Amino acid sequence: MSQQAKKYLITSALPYANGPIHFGHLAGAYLSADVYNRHQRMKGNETLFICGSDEHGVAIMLNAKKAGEDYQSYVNKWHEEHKEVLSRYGVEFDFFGQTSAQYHEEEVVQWFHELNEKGLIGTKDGQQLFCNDCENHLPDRFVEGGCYECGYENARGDECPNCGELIDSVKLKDPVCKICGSQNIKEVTVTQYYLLLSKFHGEFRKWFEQKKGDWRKTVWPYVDSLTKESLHDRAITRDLDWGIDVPLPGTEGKKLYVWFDAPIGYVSNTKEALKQKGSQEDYRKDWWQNEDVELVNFIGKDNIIFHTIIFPAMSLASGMAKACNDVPANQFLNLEGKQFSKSTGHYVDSLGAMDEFGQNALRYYLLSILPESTDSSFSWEQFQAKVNNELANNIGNFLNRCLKFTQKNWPEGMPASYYQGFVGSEEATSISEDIQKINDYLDQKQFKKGMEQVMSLGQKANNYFSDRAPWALIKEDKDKAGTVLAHSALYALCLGVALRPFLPELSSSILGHFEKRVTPEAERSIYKGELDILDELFKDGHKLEEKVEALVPKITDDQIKARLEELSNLG
RNA sequence: CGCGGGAUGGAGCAGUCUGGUAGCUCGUCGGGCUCAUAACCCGAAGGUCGUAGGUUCGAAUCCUGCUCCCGCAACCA
Repeated sequence: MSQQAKKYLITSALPYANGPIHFGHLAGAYLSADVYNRHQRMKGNETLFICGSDEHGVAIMLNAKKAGEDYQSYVNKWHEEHKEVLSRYGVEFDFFGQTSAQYHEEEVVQWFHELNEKGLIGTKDGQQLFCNDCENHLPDRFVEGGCYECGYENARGDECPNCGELIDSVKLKDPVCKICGSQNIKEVTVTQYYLLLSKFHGEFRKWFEQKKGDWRKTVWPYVDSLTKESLHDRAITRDLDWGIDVPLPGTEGKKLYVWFDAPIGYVSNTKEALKQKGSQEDYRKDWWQNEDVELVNFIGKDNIIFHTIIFPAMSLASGMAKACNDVPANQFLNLEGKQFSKSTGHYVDSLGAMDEFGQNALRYYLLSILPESTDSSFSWEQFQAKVNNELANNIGNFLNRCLKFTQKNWPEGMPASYYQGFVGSEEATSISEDIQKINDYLDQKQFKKGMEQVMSLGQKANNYFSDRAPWALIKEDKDKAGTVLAHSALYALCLGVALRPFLPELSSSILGHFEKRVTPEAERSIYKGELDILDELFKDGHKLEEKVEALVPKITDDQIKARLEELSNLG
């Protein structure tokens, strides 16, 4: 009990309510956050794990229209699906909210006023294209036209794919509206509100420079190079009819830009989470403004700017929240070497995969290929190999061989004496050291290494069993063989506890064999590597449950073949 | 010359900050065992670290040029 319980506020990137969550998203921002959250809880720390749907923005408006649905039903539909996918992958949020909710708007409006009062919001005029036919203001990405540099005909509004020129969309030749295809487009002068980050540069750097060496190398140098000289003011309003109204008089038709309101969703969802729990805590004073809280935002590499520059600056400048402690951004996960793409069919339905393979297999493989420092790739063949050889053969089979051997030879249960002598043994010491290593890796947010360390625990368990050869020993000395089996069972128990944050289902299955014996308190001790408690737990021996089933079913060649064919047919 | 990250045995990755003859998992090959989900244990083969130079007694690790991939690039999210 050397360490005092600490508070952790953990967030995962808000999934955009405009499409399915695939393996890339899961590996990018959700699974590692979930492991981290479970880890901190096991250590006895207090955590809040917050997420929710991000439901504003032009892309959602367009797709809702395309689907013939009103905006709210459209985002609600995706919200429900995201909730289901994440829950079935075992990502256990304290709260999963929506940015279209009233409680969110109230929070965002407060932030806007606060920033405005501090002089960090101002207006600027700019030129923008407007489509007379569909009556939309056209952001750069929603216009195409001729490149004024190279003459290429299908230049995008932000960049010419032919010559690479960064395009100023109002200068495009013969612009076409990408929303309705019309060429009836005019240029209009629009006034937008800006977040005057340039005023905040000094303060920002003072905060940011402390993070050097602490943040991942894919994050800090990038942000450093972007913010060394200055911060850019950002437009935070748009002329749209979906979003949060700009809370100032004379701004009819203007909404807050989705990226202004989205990160505040972490805060508003915390507020709602505490309210629904009936907590006495104040979401600001006890969490978001509490410097003793460790705030960690899990995201993918495409979101770095918003989480490391804009939102921290908004938080610090307004005083509404503390800035993040860490942003462990992951790289991208591809599928068989190519990016996931729903439209081309190079894609795997997350729920369908879960139906077929289950949480243990999918979480295990996805965690073992987390793109922590470089892009990585989901491969069906490797999925099969890793799950069968590492999960099923190494861990699953270890449990199986212990259980079956025990049941066959000690159907009445094992006496307490068999369990003694484990605490303090060479094996127990080694397990304890491994558990410490796993803890260290997780504290450092090195999830892949943590997972590998757990696996090596499984291999050591098999080594222990093979070296003692209880199947031979039992012919000469049944008590000695029994001791080996009892100690193997304790090995399994420790393994089950160590797996807890990674594979909660498998962990529960393993610990289920020791039901009632392993209290939550006992589990927490073991999780810290304090194994002395095992003597107490087994002081009156133990009898196994009747039924022993394979914990981890194998994945067949046919299943993999079908999956690969599905990809090559569509892709 | 926009910015950042990546390129390591058949596959997937670690090692690069703090330079000293390359490590892990899977796969492959050989042997052992038989309690177990044809599982488990032991051993072996296989790479000179994208490419061209430079610094150094010595570089995957530091520096420079180049190639390819990914992300970002200030009104997509």
